[in-house]
Amino acid sequence: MNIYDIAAESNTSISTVSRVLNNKPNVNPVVKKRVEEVLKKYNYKPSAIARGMVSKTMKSIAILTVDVRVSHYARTVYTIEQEFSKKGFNVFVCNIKDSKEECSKYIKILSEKQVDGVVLIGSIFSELIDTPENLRLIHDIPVVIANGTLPYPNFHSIMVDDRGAIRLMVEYLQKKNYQELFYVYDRETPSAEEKKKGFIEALKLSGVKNAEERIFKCEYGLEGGKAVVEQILASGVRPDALVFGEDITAIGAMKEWKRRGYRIPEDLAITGCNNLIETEICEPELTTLDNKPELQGKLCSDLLSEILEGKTGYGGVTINAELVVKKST
Amino acid sequence: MNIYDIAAESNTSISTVSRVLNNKPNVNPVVKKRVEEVLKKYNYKPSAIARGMVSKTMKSIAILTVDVRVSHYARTVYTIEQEFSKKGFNVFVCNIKDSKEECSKYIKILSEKQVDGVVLIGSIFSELIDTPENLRLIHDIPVVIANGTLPYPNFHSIMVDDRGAIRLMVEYLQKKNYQELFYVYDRETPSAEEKKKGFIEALKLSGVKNAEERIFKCEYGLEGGKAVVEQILASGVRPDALVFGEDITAIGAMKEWKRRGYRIPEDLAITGCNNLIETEICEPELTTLDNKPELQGKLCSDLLSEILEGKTGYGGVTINAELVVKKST
DNA sequence: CTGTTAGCGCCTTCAT
DNA sequence: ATGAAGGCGCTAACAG
Repeated sequence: MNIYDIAAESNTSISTVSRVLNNKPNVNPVVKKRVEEVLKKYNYKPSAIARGMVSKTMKSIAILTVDVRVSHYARTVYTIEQEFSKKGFNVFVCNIKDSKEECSKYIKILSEKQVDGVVLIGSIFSELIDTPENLRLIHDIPVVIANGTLPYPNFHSIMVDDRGAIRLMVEYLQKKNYQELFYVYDRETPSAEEKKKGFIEALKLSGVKNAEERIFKCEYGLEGGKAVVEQILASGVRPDALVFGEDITAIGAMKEWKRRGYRIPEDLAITGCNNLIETEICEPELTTLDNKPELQGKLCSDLLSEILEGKTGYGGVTINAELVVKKST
Repeated sequence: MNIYDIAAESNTSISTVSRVLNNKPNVNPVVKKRVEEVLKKYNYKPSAIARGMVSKTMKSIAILTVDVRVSHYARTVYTIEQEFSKKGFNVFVCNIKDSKEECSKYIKILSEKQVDGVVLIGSIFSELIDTPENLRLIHDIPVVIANGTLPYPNFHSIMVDDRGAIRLMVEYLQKKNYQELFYVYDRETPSAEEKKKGFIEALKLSGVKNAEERIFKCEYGLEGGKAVVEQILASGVRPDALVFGEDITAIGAMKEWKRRGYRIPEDLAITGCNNLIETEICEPELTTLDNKPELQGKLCSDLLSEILEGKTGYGGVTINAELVVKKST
């Protein structure tokens, strides 16, 4: 059932049908009504593909994320999807998993599908997507990166001040009189790198000399956090506060310290980052940083929307994380 | 840059260009090479929309879920997306949030975009989607429901035996000699209803008479779980085991019981459902049921794929949850 | 092996 | 207010 069939059945032309379909003016009310009845009778539904052929858009965008199962990515994805849904867009969600090949595969197919825009969630994408081939394929599609930057005309960013966030945390701990601060990171993303820098900066600012040495690396996750405890103890240092780059890893470590008889925060303070629900479940509840994934999503949506609407002069926004003090410090 | 431009530039016809584009036989290697060079030179990229116009498919599917931020939905979504990505499909993710209007809005636009298939994640969808209008719009699109059924020819199901899951839990608790079992539910979805039935059935089977009265209702979430404790105590009953329909709610309740001085599991056993990571973080770790969201996703993908490939005779599969005993029982 | 032609379903001038 | 005709970019059938 296409527009021709409807036109025939209504004794009119496809132009007129098209007009009533799109609520355009200059159509006789009587004819309009007749057409609408036929439309209903045959349960006509316009083909978005055919429309897309003419309009050059399917009203869809794509979100590329590392893994939507990660809570804060899911929260950002959710917000963006809801925002664009309001505007009549649908959202492709793509899980890239750190792989450059996957990323290129998706970019190719999405560019052929002519998505109206792309949102990259996760600082890692500033590395994953930066190949000549990818850039050529999407040079005419606006891209918004959440927490990353790339110097191409169609790329725009919403930044999160990860460095400042950790600095905030360090300053808070120092104010509470913790002296022996150490940092534990797991991932190697640009964002994680920024956090590490923030830690070092903050220590240096307060006169600590060997800041770069006060850093441990472990695997991501509960198990990674548990494992790093042994590593810390073996190294001989005696921290009174551990700053983690991720909540989950911090929680893993906390469990292990407790298992070994340490009291948190009396013997050792621990802090995380992301303000996951898990930080309210562990005991003691984890002091953490809220980097506002929903706000990230909202700002990414707004930015991309403005670009799509042809607006100009949107400036870079930076999100500042918020310190959330709970019971582990 | 379209296929005509490429043909002109390569001194051949669009048919030949189309042939090399699609790796079809019967094209002179010399010509093929020439065309490929032009393709590369102009960085040609075929229009999936135009192709879709002919083939009637954009190679995309849609997942409708209540809220992708909910961990087990995210896990199912992830699996489906990865499976379909392998086959060259892209996946629209739609957050419906319990709203019939939202659901209809999405169904309309997705049907116009001619998605190849739809996956409904969450038992609530057997209610949300069941309107004449929706059914008319997608009567020609295969639908797979995760954990729900609907008696329409294009609807297919992957079921989870929620009832059996809770029965399993009750039997386990009884075997451990818990006597005073009570059930706490929060949601009112068909799935939650099944769980409740499972609880009642199991109790009746073991000779408990007033099974239907051993049930409490609360709000979803940590706070809901905390709040129900007061309610239980006020009611005068004295449970020695509480079976919850959701992990998060169980964890909230556990925190509150502990706050009031109860020891878990010595004074009271508590169990959840979903095997979230949170069940490993709370203390004591929560005994729960694993209803295998990834497996759900895989089976939904397989089923939908088979339908799309025109296979027939796929039978209904049912997933049995697995008891995961931890420390709270 | 190659090229011509006719759609796919819709929107959009441009006449009338 | 209405209709005819062209075009969006591609595939497929058919003829050479």
